[in-house]
Amino acid sequence: MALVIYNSLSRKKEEFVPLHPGRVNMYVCGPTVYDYPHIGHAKSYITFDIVVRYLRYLQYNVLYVQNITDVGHLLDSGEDRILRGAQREKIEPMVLVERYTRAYFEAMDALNVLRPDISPRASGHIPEQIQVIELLLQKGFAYERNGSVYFDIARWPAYGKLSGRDVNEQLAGARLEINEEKRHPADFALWKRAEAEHIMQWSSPWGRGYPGWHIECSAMSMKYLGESIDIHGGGMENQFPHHECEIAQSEAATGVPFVRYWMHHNMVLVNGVKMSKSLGNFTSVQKALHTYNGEQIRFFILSSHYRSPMDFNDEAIKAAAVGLERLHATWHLLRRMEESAPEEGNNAQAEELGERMKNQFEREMNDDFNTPAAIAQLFDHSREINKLLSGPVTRSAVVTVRQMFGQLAGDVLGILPREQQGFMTADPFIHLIVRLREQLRTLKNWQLADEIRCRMLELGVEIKDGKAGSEWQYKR
RNA sequence: GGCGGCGUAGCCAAGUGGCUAAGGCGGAGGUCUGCAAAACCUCUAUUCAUCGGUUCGAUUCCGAUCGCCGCCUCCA
Repeated sequence: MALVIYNSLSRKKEEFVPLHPGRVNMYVCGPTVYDYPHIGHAKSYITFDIVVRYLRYLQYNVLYVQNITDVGHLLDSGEDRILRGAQREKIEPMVLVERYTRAYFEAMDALNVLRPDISPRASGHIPEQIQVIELLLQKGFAYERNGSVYFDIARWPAYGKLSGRDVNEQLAGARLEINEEKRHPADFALWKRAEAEHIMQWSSPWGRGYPGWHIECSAMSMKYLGESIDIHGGGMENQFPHHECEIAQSEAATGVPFVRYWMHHNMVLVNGVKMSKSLGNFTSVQKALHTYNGEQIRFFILSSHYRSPMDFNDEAIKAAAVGLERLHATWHLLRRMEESAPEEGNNAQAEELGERMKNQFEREMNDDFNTPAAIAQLFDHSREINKLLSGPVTRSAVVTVRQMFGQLAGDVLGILPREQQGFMTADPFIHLIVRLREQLRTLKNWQLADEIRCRMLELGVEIKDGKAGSEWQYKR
Protein backbone atom coordinates (compact mmCIF):
# COMPACT_ATOMS: atom_id res chain seq x y z
CA MET A 1 0.00 0.00 0.00
CA ALA A 2 1.23 3.43 -0.89
CA LEU A 3 1.86 6.32 1.47
CA VAL A 4 -1.22 8.38 2.21
CA ILE A 5 -1.03 11.88 3.73
CA TYR A 6 -3.84 13.94 5.22
CA ASN A 7 -3.86 17.12 3.16
CA SER A 8 -5.29 20.10 5.04
CA LEU A 9 -6.14 21.71 1.72
CA SER A 10 -8.59 18.99 0.69
CA ARG A 11 -9.34 17.84 4.25
CA LYS A 12 -8.84 14.29 3.04
CA LYS A 13 -6.20 11.63 3.03
CA GLU A 14 -4.53 11.56 -0.36
CA GLU A 15 -1.99 9.22 -1.89
CA PHE A 16 1.39 10.91 -1.83
CA VAL A 17 2.76 11.58 -5.30
CA PRO A 18 5.69 14.01 -5.40
CA LEU A 19 6.05 16.56 -8.16
CA HIS A 20 9.28 14.97 -9.38
CA PRO A 21 9.54 11.18 -9.06
CA GLY A 22 11.94 10.09 -6.36
CA ARG A 23 12.49 13.48 -4.81
CA VAL A 24 10.59 15.49 -2.21
CA ASN A 25 10.90 19.21 -1.55
CA MET A 26 9.66 20.07 1.89
CA TYR A 27 9.35 23.29 3.88
CA VAL A 28 8.42 23.61 7.55
CA CYS A 29 7.72 26.81 9.48
CA GLY A 30 10.59 27.16 11.91
CA PRO A 31 10.81 28.91 15.25
CA THR A 32 10.92 32.61 16.02
CA VAL A 33 14.11 32.71 18.05
CA TYR A 34 13.37 35.09 20.91
CA ASP A 35 13.11 32.56 23.76
CA TYR A 36 13.85 28.96 24.68
CA PRO A 37 12.02 26.25 22.73
CA HIS A 38 9.16 24.54 24.59
CA ILE A 39 7.45 21.17 24.36
CA GLY A 40 5.14 22.53 21.68
CA HIS A 41 8.14 23.06 19.44
CA ALA A 42 9.25 19.54 20.27
CA LYS A 43 5.97 18.08 19.00
CA SER A 44 6.14 20.15 15.86
CA TYR A 45 9.67 19.35 14.83
CA ILE A 46 9.52 15.71 15.91
CA THR A 47 6.40 15.37 13.75
CA PHE A 48 8.19 16.60 10.65
CA ASP A 49 11.39 14.81 11.57
CA ILE A 50 9.37 11.61 11.29
CA VAL A 51 8.03 12.68 7.91
CA VAL A 52 11.56 13.32 6.63
CA ARG A 53 12.99 10.12 8.11
CA TYR A 54 10.17 7.97 6.79
CA LEU A 55 10.33 9.49 3.32
CA ARG A 56 14.07 8.84 3.28
CA TYR A 57 13.42 5.29 4.49
CA LEU A 58 11.13 4.97 1.44
CA GLN A 59 14.13 5.96 -0.69
CA TYR A 60 13.00 9.48 -1.54
CA ASN A 61 15.66 12.09 -1.98
CA VAL A 62 14.34 14.71 0.47
CA LEU A 63 15.42 18.34 0.59
CA TYR A 64 14.22 19.76 3.88
CA VAL A 65 14.15 23.52 4.50
CA GLN A 66 13.11 25.04 7.81
CA ASN A 67 13.40 28.77 8.38
CA ILE A 68 14.65 30.68 11.38
CA THR A 69 12.45 33.73 11.94
CA ASP A 70 14.51 36.59 13.29
CA VAL A 71 12.64 39.66 12.08
CA GLY A 72 9.17 40.95 11.40
CA HIS A 73 7.16 38.70 13.67
CA LEU A 74 5.17 41.21 15.70
CA LEU A 75 3.35 41.10 19.00
CA ASP A 76 -0.17 42.47 19.51
CA SER A 77 1.43 45.65 20.74
CA GLY A 78 3.13 46.07 17.37
CA GLU A 79 6.57 45.42 18.82
CA ASP A 80 8.90 43.04 17.05
CA ARG A 81 9.40 39.89 19.12
CA ILE A 82 13.12 39.99 18.56
CA LEU A 83 13.45 43.61 19.66
CA ARG A 84 11.32 42.92 22.73
CA GLY A 85 13.55 40.00 23.65
CA ALA A 86 16.66 42.07 23.09
CA GLN A 87 15.36 44.77 25.42
CA ARG A 88 14.42 42.17 28.02
CA GLU A 89 17.93 40.74 28.04
CA LYS A 90 19.67 44.04 27.31
CA ILE A 91 21.62 42.68 24.35
CA GLU A 92 21.86 43.32 20.63
CA PRO A 93 19.00 41.78 18.63
CA MET A 94 21.34 39.54 16.64
CA VAL A 95 23.01 38.33 19.83
CA LEU A 96 19.59 37.31 21.06
CA VAL A 97 18.89 35.58 17.76
CA GLU A 98 22.16 33.69 17.89
CA ARG A 99 21.63 32.65 21.51
CA TYR A 100 18.17 31.20 20.93
CA THR A 101 19.00 29.69 17.57
CA ARG A 102 21.72 27.70 19.31
CA ALA A 103 19.38 26.80 22.16
CA TYR A 104 16.87 25.61 19.60
CA PHE A 105 19.33 23.33 17.81
CA GLU A 106 20.71 21.98 21.07
CA ALA A 107 17.20 21.10 22.23
CA MET A 108 16.36 19.43 18.94
CA ASP A 109 19.64 17.49 18.98
CA ALA A 110 18.74 16.18 22.43
CA LEU A 111 15.38 15.02 21.05
CA ASN A 112 17.18 13.23 18.21
CA VAL A 113 15.62 15.53 15.62
CA LEU A 114 17.74 15.55 12.47
CA ARG A 115 18.79 19.02 11.41
CA PRO A 116 17.14 20.45 8.30
CA ASP A 117 19.24 20.53 5.14
CA ILE A 118 18.91 24.32 5.05
CA SER A 119 18.01 26.64 7.95
CA PRO A 120 17.68 30.03 6.26
CA ARG A 121 17.25 33.17 8.34
CA ALA A 122 14.66 35.77 7.44
CA SER A 123 17.06 38.65 8.09
CA GLY A 124 19.54 37.10 5.68
CA HIS A 125 17.00 37.09 2.86
CA ILE A 126 15.79 40.68 2.71
CA PRO A 127 16.60 41.15 -1.01
CA GLU A 128 14.72 37.96 -1.90
CA GLN A 129 11.70 39.14 0.04
CA ILE A 130 11.80 42.58 -1.58
CA GLN A 131 11.94 40.89 -4.95
CA VAL A 132 8.73 38.94 -4.33
CA ILE A 133 7.01 42.09 -3.04
CA GLU A 134 8.04 44.03 -6.15
CA LEU A 135 6.64 41.27 -8.32
CA LEU A 136 3.34 41.43 -6.45
CA LEU A 137 3.21 45.20 -6.89
CA GLN A 138 3.94 44.87 -10.62
CA LYS A 139 1.19 42.33 -11.04
CA GLY A 140 -1.22 44.51 -9.13
CA PHE A 141 -1.74 42.19 -6.15
CA ALA A 142 -0.29 44.66 -3.68
CA TYR A 143 -0.33 48.39 -2.99
CA GLU A 144 1.96 50.79 -1.20
CA ARG A 145 0.84 53.25 1.49
CA ASN A 146 3.18 55.62 3.32
CA GLY A 147 6.20 53.33 2.95
CA SER A 148 4.33 50.11 3.81
CA VAL A 149 3.17 47.54 1.29
CA TYR A 150 0.01 45.45 1.74
CA PHE A 151 -1.35 42.45 -0.08
CA ASP A 152 -4.68 43.27 -1.71
CA ILE A 153 -7.10 40.55 -0.63
CA ALA A 154 -9.78 41.81 -3.01
CA ARG A 155 -7.58 40.80 -5.95
CA TRP A 156 -7.25 37.24 -4.66
CA PRO A 157 -10.66 35.56 -4.35
CA ALA A 158 -9.18 32.23 -3.31
CA TYR A 159 -8.03 33.75 0.00
CA GLY A 160 -9.48 31.54 2.73
CA LYS A 161 -9.44 28.23 0.82
CA LEU A 162 -7.05 26.53 3.22
CA SER A 163 -8.83 27.50 6.43
CA GLY A 164 -12.38 27.47 5.04
CA ARG A 165 -13.02 31.10 5.83
CA ASP A 166 -14.84 33.94 4.20
CA VAL A 167 -12.84 37.00 5.18
CA ASN A 168 -15.84 39.25 4.72
CA GLU A 169 -17.68 37.39 7.46
CA GLN A 170 -14.84 37.56 9.95
CA LEU A 171 -15.16 40.19 12.61
CA ALA A 172 -12.99 43.00 11.37
CA GLY A 173 -10.54 44.14 13.97
CA ALA A 174 -11.78 41.58 16.49
CA ARG A 175 -8.54 41.74 18.39
CA LEU A 176 -6.42 44.28 16.65
CA GLU A 177 -7.27 47.88 15.93
CA ILE A 178 -8.19 48.48 12.34
CA ASN A 179 -5.25 49.82 10.40
CA GLU A 180 -6.45 52.85 8.45
CA GLU A 181 -3.83 52.30 5.76
CA LYS A 182 -5.38 49.05 4.60
CA ARG A 183 -8.08 48.90 1.95
CA HIS A 184 -9.59 45.79 3.46
CA PRO A 185 -9.16 44.77 7.12
CA ALA A 186 -7.86 41.37 6.00
CA ASP A 187 -5.11 42.87 3.84
CA PHE A 188 -1.79 41.87 5.35
CA ALA A 189 1.58 43.61 5.46
CA LEU A 190 4.30 42.52 3.05
CA TRP A 191 6.60 45.35 4.07
CA LYS A 192 6.37 47.71 7.03
CA ARG A 193 7.67 51.24 7.27
CA ALA A 194 10.18 51.52 10.13
CA GLU A 195 10.11 54.37 12.57
CA ALA A 196 13.50 55.79 13.48
CA GLU A 197 13.67 53.99 16.82
CA HIS A 198 13.03 50.60 15.23
CA ILE A 199 16.58 49.20 15.14
CA MET A 200 16.06 46.38 12.66
CA GLN A 201 15.46 48.15 9.34
CA TRP A 202 16.61 47.88 5.77
CA SER A 203 16.53 50.03 2.65
CA SER A 204 13.82 49.21 0.16
CA PRO A 205 12.19 50.78 -2.88
CA TRP A 206 9.56 52.12 -0.40
CA GLY A 207 12.02 53.59 2.10
CA ARG A 208 13.48 52.22 5.32
CA GLY A 209 11.51 49.32 6.71
CA TYR A 210 11.33 45.63 7.48
CA PRO A 211 9.50 42.63 6.00
CA GLY A 212 6.12 41.35 7.16
CA TRP A 213 6.08 38.01 8.87
CA HIS A 214 4.51 35.93 6.11
CA ILE A 215 6.67 36.92 3.17
CA GLU A 216 9.84 35.23 4.41
CA CYS A 217 8.40 31.75 3.99
CA SER A 218 7.31 32.41 0.42
CA ALA A 219 10.60 34.01 -0.57
CA MET A 220 12.87 31.41 1.03
CA SER A 221 10.73 28.48 -0.07
CA MET A 222 10.94 29.73 -3.66
CA LYS A 223 14.64 30.35 -3.44
CA TYR A 224 15.64 26.93 -2.15
CA LEU A 225 12.83 24.62 -3.26
CA GLY A 226 11.27 26.22 -6.33
CA GLU A 227 7.87 27.73 -7.03
CA SER A 228 5.90 24.56 -6.33
CA ILE A 229 6.82 22.35 -3.40
CA ASP A 230 5.61 18.94 -2.29
CA ILE A 231 5.04 19.33 1.45
CA HIS A 232 4.62 22.36 3.66
CA GLY A 233 4.29 21.71 7.37
CA GLY A 234 3.36 23.72 10.40
CA GLY A 235 1.10 23.96 13.42
CA MET A 236 -2.68 24.13 13.12
CA GLU A 237 -2.69 27.56 14.71
CA ASN A 238 -0.77 28.83 11.69
CA GLN A 239 -3.29 27.62 9.17
CA PHE A 240 -4.91 31.02 9.43
CA PRO A 241 -3.68 33.57 8.74
CA HIS A 242 -0.04 32.64 8.20
CA HIS A 243 -0.37 29.82 5.68
CA GLU A 244 -3.33 31.43 3.99
CA CYS A 245 -1.16 34.50 3.39
CA GLU A 246 1.72 32.40 2.13
CA ILE A 247 -0.53 30.73 -0.44
CA ALA A 248 -1.99 34.04 -1.60
CA GLN A 249 1.30 35.86 -2.02
CA SER A 250 3.16 32.90 -3.50
CA GLU A 251 0.54 31.91 -6.02
CA ALA A 252 -0.18 35.51 -6.94
CA ALA A 253 3.52 36.04 -7.57
CA THR A 254 4.27 32.86 -9.51
CA GLY A 255 0.93 31.87 -11.02
CA VAL A 256 1.51 28.21 -10.10
CA PRO A 257 0.27 26.11 -7.16
CA PHE A 258 2.45 26.74 -4.11
CA VAL A 259 2.11 23.51 -2.12
CA ARG A 260 0.85 20.05 -3.03
CA TYR A 261 0.38 18.68 0.50
CA TRP A 262 -0.27 20.87 3.53
CA MET A 263 0.38 19.11 6.83
CA HIS A 264 -0.74 20.58 10.15
CA HIS A 265 -0.04 19.06 13.53
CA ASN A 266 -2.16 19.59 16.61
CA MET A 267 -1.27 21.46 19.79
CA VAL A 268 0.33 20.49 23.05
CA LEU A 269 -1.95 21.10 26.01
CA VAL A 270 -1.18 21.58 29.66
CA ASN A 271 -4.11 20.59 31.83
CA GLY A 272 -6.38 20.97 28.85
CA VAL A 273 -5.23 24.37 27.60
CA LYS A 274 -2.79 25.17 24.86
CA MET A 275 0.83 25.47 25.83
CA SER A 276 2.12 28.75 24.47
CA LYS A 277 4.61 31.45 25.15
CA SER A 278 1.91 34.09 25.26
CA LEU A 279 0.00 32.23 27.98
CA GLY A 280 3.19 31.66 29.94
CA ASN A 281 2.25 28.05 30.73
CA PHE A 282 5.02 26.44 28.75
CA THR A 283 7.62 23.92 29.78
CA SER A 284 10.90 24.48 28.01
CA VAL A 285 12.57 21.50 26.41
CA GLN A 286 15.65 22.18 28.50
CA LYS A 287 13.61 21.96 31.69
CA ALA A 288 11.86 18.77 30.62
CA LEU A 289 15.27 17.27 29.88
CA HIS A 290 16.17 17.61 33.56
CA THR A 291 13.50 15.01 34.33
CA TYR A 292 13.35 12.88 31.19
CA ASN A 293 15.84 11.99 28.51
CA GLY A 294 15.40 12.88 24.86
CA GLU A 295 14.20 9.44 23.76
CA GLN A 296 11.56 9.40 26.49
CA ILE A 297 10.13 12.77 25.49
CA ARG A 298 10.30 11.83 21.83
CA PHE A 299 8.66 8.46 22.43
CA PHE A 300 5.88 10.10 24.45
CA ILE A 301 5.20 12.57 21.65
CA LEU A 302 5.15 9.81 19.05
CA SER A 303 2.76 7.71 21.12
CA SER A 304 -0.11 9.93 20.03
CA HIS A 305 -0.87 10.88 16.44
CA TYR A 306 0.45 14.20 15.15
CA ARG A 307 -3.03 15.46 14.30
CA SER A 308 -4.31 14.78 17.83
CA PRO A 309 -3.79 17.18 20.70
CA MET A 310 -1.40 15.93 23.36
CA ASP A 311 -1.65 16.67 27.05
CA PHE A 312 1.79 17.00 28.57
CA ASN A 313 1.59 15.52 32.06
CA ASP A 314 4.04 13.60 34.20
CA GLU A 315 1.88 10.54 34.80
CA ALA A 316 1.51 9.87 31.08
CA ILE A 317 5.19 10.47 30.28
CA LYS A 318 6.35 8.22 33.09
CA ALA A 319 4.04 5.44 31.91
CA ALA A 320 5.33 5.86 28.35
CA ALA A 321 8.95 5.81 29.57
CA VAL A 322 8.40 2.46 31.29
CA GLY A 323 6.99 1.07 28.06
CA LEU A 324 9.97 2.38 26.12
CA GLU A 325 12.20 0.37 28.46
CA ARG A 326 10.70 -2.81 27.04
CA LEU A 327 11.75 -1.87 23.52
CA HIS A 328 15.20 -0.90 24.73
CA ALA A 329 15.56 -4.20 26.59
CA THR A 330 14.88 -6.09 23.37
CA TRP A 331 17.42 -3.92 21.58
CA HIS A 332 20.10 -4.60 24.20
CA LEU A 333 19.34 -8.29 24.06
CA LEU A 334 19.73 -8.29 20.28
CA ARG A 335 23.04 -6.47 20.52
CA ARG A 336 24.35 -8.93 23.09
CA MET A 337 23.14 -12.04 21.29
CA GLU A 338 24.76 -10.85 18.10
CA GLU A 339 28.11 -11.40 19.79
CA SER A 340 27.32 -14.69 21.45
CA ALA A 341 25.00 -16.62 19.12
CA PRO A 342 26.46 -19.62 17.22
CA GLU A 343 26.95 -19.57 13.44
CA GLU A 344 25.21 -22.84 12.62
CA GLY A 345 21.53 -23.37 12.13
CA ASN A 346 18.32 -22.42 10.43
CA ASN A 347 17.26 -18.80 9.84
CA ALA A 348 13.87 -19.28 8.27
CA GLN A 349 11.97 -18.09 11.32
CA ALA A 350 14.03 -14.91 11.62
CA GLU A 351 13.67 -14.13 7.93
CA GLU A 352 9.93 -14.50 8.20
CA LEU A 353 9.77 -12.34 11.32
CA GLY A 354 11.90 -9.61 9.78
CA GLU A 355 9.69 -9.49 6.72
CA ARG A 356 6.55 -9.32 8.83
CA MET A 357 7.99 -6.56 11.03
CA LYS A 358 8.72 -4.50 7.96
CA ASN A 359 5.30 -5.01 6.38
CA GLN A 360 3.29 -4.30 9.50
CA PHE A 361 5.32 -1.24 10.40
CA GLU A 362 5.06 0.19 6.91
CA ARG A 363 1.34 -0.48 6.76
CA GLU A 364 0.81 1.77 9.80
CA MET A 365 3.27 4.46 8.76
CA ASN A 366 1.82 4.59 5.25
CA ASP A 367 -1.47 5.61 6.83
CA ASP A 368 -0.60 9.27 7.41
CA PHE A 369 2.43 8.54 9.62
CA ASN A 370 0.46 6.66 12.26
CA THR A 371 3.29 6.44 14.80
CA PRO A 372 1.17 5.17 17.73
CA ALA A 373 0.00 2.22 15.66
CA ALA A 374 3.53 1.62 14.37
CA ILE A 375 4.81 1.62 17.96
CA ALA A 376 2.11 -0.89 18.91
CA GLN A 377 3.51 -3.14 16.19
CA LEU A 378 6.98 -2.74 17.66
CA PHE A 379 5.73 -3.94 21.03
CA ASP A 380 4.32 -7.05 19.38
CA HIS A 381 7.55 -7.56 17.47
CA SER A 382 9.52 -7.06 20.64
CA ARG A 383 7.64 -9.89 22.31
CA GLU A 384 8.24 -12.17 19.34
CA ILE A 385 11.92 -11.31 19.26
CA ASN A 386 12.31 -12.04 22.96
CA LYS A 387 10.71 -15.43 22.45
CA LEU A 388 12.83 -16.17 19.40
CA LEU A 389 15.98 -15.27 21.28
CA SER A 390 15.10 -17.44 24.27
CA GLY A 391 15.42 -20.52 22.04
CA PRO A 392 18.27 -21.80 19.86
CA VAL A 393 19.15 -19.09 17.38
CA THR A 394 21.99 -18.41 14.94
CA ARG A 395 24.08 -15.29 14.62
CA SER A 396 22.78 -14.46 11.17
CA ALA A 397 19.20 -14.80 12.45
CA VAL A 398 19.98 -12.30 15.18
CA VAL A 399 21.59 -9.96 12.65
CA THR A 400 18.54 -10.15 10.39
CA VAL A 401 16.16 -9.20 13.15
CA ARG A 402 18.48 -6.65 14.74
CA GLN A 403 18.94 -4.81 11.47
CA MET A 404 15.22 -4.59 10.90
CA PHE A 405 14.44 -3.54 14.47
CA GLY A 406 17.23 -0.98 14.32
CA GLN A 407 15.98 0.42 11.06
CA LEU A 408 12.36 0.78 12.14
CA ALA A 409 12.70 1.82 15.78
CA GLY A 410 16.08 3.51 15.41
CA ASP A 411 16.45 5.03 11.95
CA VAL A 412 12.80 5.86 11.31
CA LEU A 413 11.32 6.57 14.74
CA GLY A 414 14.58 7.58 16.44
CA ILE A 415 13.63 6.07 19.80
CA LEU A 416 16.51 3.68 20.38
CA PRO A 417 19.45 4.73 22.56
CA ARG A 418 22.07 6.51 20.50
CA GLU A 419 25.68 5.39 20.37
CA GLN A 420 27.95 7.37 22.63
CA GLN A 421 30.16 9.81 20.79
CA GLY A 422 33.83 10.38 21.53
CA PHE A 423 36.93 8.24 21.32
CA MET A 424 36.32 6.43 24.56
CA THR A 425 33.25 5.74 26.67
CA ALA A 426 32.75 3.97 29.98
CA ASP A 427 31.48 0.87 28.18
CA PRO A 428 34.62 -1.30 28.28
CA PHE A 429 35.15 -0.56 31.97
CA ILE A 430 31.57 -1.41 32.83
CA HIS A 431 31.94 -4.54 30.77
CA LEU A 432 35.02 -5.51 32.78
CA ILE A 433 33.25 -4.99 36.11
CA VAL A 434 30.26 -7.03 34.97
CA ARG A 435 32.58 -9.88 33.90
CA LEU A 436 34.42 -9.86 37.22
CA ARG A 437 31.13 -9.84 39.05
CA GLU A 438 30.04 -12.90 37.07
CA GLN A 439 33.06 -14.72 38.49
CA LEU A 440 31.99 -13.74 42.00
CA ARG A 441 28.59 -15.21 41.25
CA THR A 442 30.04 -18.53 40.12
CA LEU A 443 31.91 -18.52 43.44
CA LYS A 444 28.52 -17.83 45.08
CA ASN A 445 29.85 -14.68 46.70
CA TRP A 446 26.32 -13.25 46.71
CA GLN A 447 27.02 -10.50 49.19
CA LEU A 448 29.74 -8.81 47.14
CA ALA A 449 27.94 -9.47 43.85
CA ASP A 450 24.78 -7.83 45.19
CA GLU A 451 26.71 -4.87 46.50
CA ILE A 452 28.32 -4.28 43.10
CA ARG A 453 24.93 -4.49 41.41
CA CYS A 454 23.48 -2.03 43.88
CA ARG A 455 26.37 0.45 43.64
CA MET A 456 26.41 0.27 39.85
CA LEU A 457 22.70 1.09 39.77
CA GLU A 458 23.40 4.18 41.87
CA LEU A 459 25.93 5.18 39.21
CA GLY A 460 23.32 4.72 36.49
CA VAL A 461 24.12 1.23 35.24
CA GLU A 462 21.58 -1.53 35.70
CA ILE A 463 22.82 -5.13 35.82
CA LYS A 464 20.42 -7.98 35.23
CA ASP A 465 21.40 -11.59 35.88
CA GLY A 466 20.07 -14.19 33.49
CA LYS A 467 20.63 -17.85 32.92
CA ALA A 468 23.25 -17.26 30.23
CA GLY A 469 25.07 -14.53 32.10
CA SER A 470 24.64 -10.92 33.15
CA GLU A 471 23.45 -8.04 31.00
CA TRP A 472 23.79 -4.38 31.67
CA GLN A 473 22.43 -1.11 30.39
CA TYR A 474 22.48 2.54 31.23
CA LYS A 475 19.55 3.54 33.36
CA ARG A 476 18.30 7.07 33.79
C1' G B 1 -21.33 35.02 15.95
C1' G B 2 -18.16 32.21 11.93
C1' C B 3 -14.61 28.03 10.79
C1' G B 4 -12.31 23.44 12.44
C1' G B 5 -11.25 19.37 15.84
C1' C B 6 -12.10 16.06 19.97
C1' G B 7 -15.02 12.81 23.71
C1' U B 8 -12.79 4.70 23.35
C1' A B 9 -10.96 0.68 30.19
C1' G B 10 -8.23 3.39 36.53
C1' C B 11 -4.49 6.34 33.13
C1' C B 12 -2.17 7.09 28.03
C1' A B 13 -3.78 5.73 23.10
C1' A B 14 -4.93 3.20 17.91
C1' G B 15 -8.95 1.54 15.07
C1' U B 16 -13.15 -0.54 12.12
C1' G B 17 -20.32 -0.50 8.59
C1' G B 18 -20.49 -7.01 10.75
C1' C B 19 -15.73 -12.24 12.69
C1' U B 20 -12.22 -11.93 19.67
C1' A B 21 -12.55 -3.00 19.90
C1' A B 22 -4.78 -2.77 18.75
C1' G B 23 -0.69 -1.46 21.88
C1' G B 24 1.51 0.71 26.42
C1' C B 25 1.11 1.94 31.82
C1' G B 26 -1.22 0.26 36.23
C1' G B 27 -3.54 -4.10 38.66
C1' A B 28 -4.31 -9.77 39.64
C1' G B 29 -2.39 -14.75 39.12
C1' G B 30 1.44 -18.04 37.20
C1' U B 31 6.43 -19.97 34.88
C1' C B 32 11.60 -19.07 35.46
C1' U B 33 15.15 -17.67 39.33
C1' G B 34 20.65 -17.62 44.94
C1' C B 35 18.14 -12.79 45.62
C1' A B 36 16.59 -8.72 42.58
C1' A B 37 15.18 -7.49 37.83
C1' A B 38 13.99 -8.83 33.05
C1' A B 39 11.54 -12.14 29.93
C1' C B 40 7.39 -15.35 28.98
C1' C B 41 2.05 -17.11 29.83
C1' U B 42 -3.15 -16.00 31.56
C1' C B 43 -6.76 -12.43 33.14
C1' U B 44 -8.20 -7.00 33.46
C1' A B 45 -13.97 -2.33 27.97
C1' U B 46 -21.03 -7.28 26.48
C1' U B 47 -18.82 -1.74 25.11
C1' C B 48 -16.72 3.32 22.28
C1' A B 49 -20.10 11.13 25.91
C1' U B 50 -25.83 11.19 25.63
C1' C B 51 -30.31 10.78 22.73
C1' G B 52 -32.50 9.86 18.11
C1' G B 53 -32.16 8.39 12.70
C1' U B 54 -30.29 5.46 8.26
C1' U B 55 -29.15 0.11 7.87
C1' C B 56 -30.31 -6.89 8.08
C1' G B 57 -26.36 -4.81 11.30
C1' A B 58 -23.16 1.47 13.97
C1' U B 59 -18.41 2.64 18.39
C1' U B 60 -17.71 3.70 12.99
C1' C B 61 -22.44 7.17 8.57
C1' C B 62 -26.34 11.32 9.50
C1' G B 63 -28.87 14.75 13.00
C1' A B 64 -29.50 16.87 17.79
C1' U B 65 -27.77 17.58 22.80
C1' C B 66 -23.95 17.95 26.54
C1' G B 67 -18.72 18.64 27.64
C1' C B 68 -13.73 20.06 26.16
C1' C B 69 -10.13 22.34 22.78
C1' G B 70 -8.07 25.38 18.69
C1' C B 71 -8.48 29.49 15.05
C1' C B 72 -11.06 34.29 13.60
C1' U B 73 -4.84 38.86 11.87
C1' C B 74 0.38 36.98 18.63
C1' C B 75 1.98 31.40 18.86
C1' A B 76 5.02 25.23 17.02
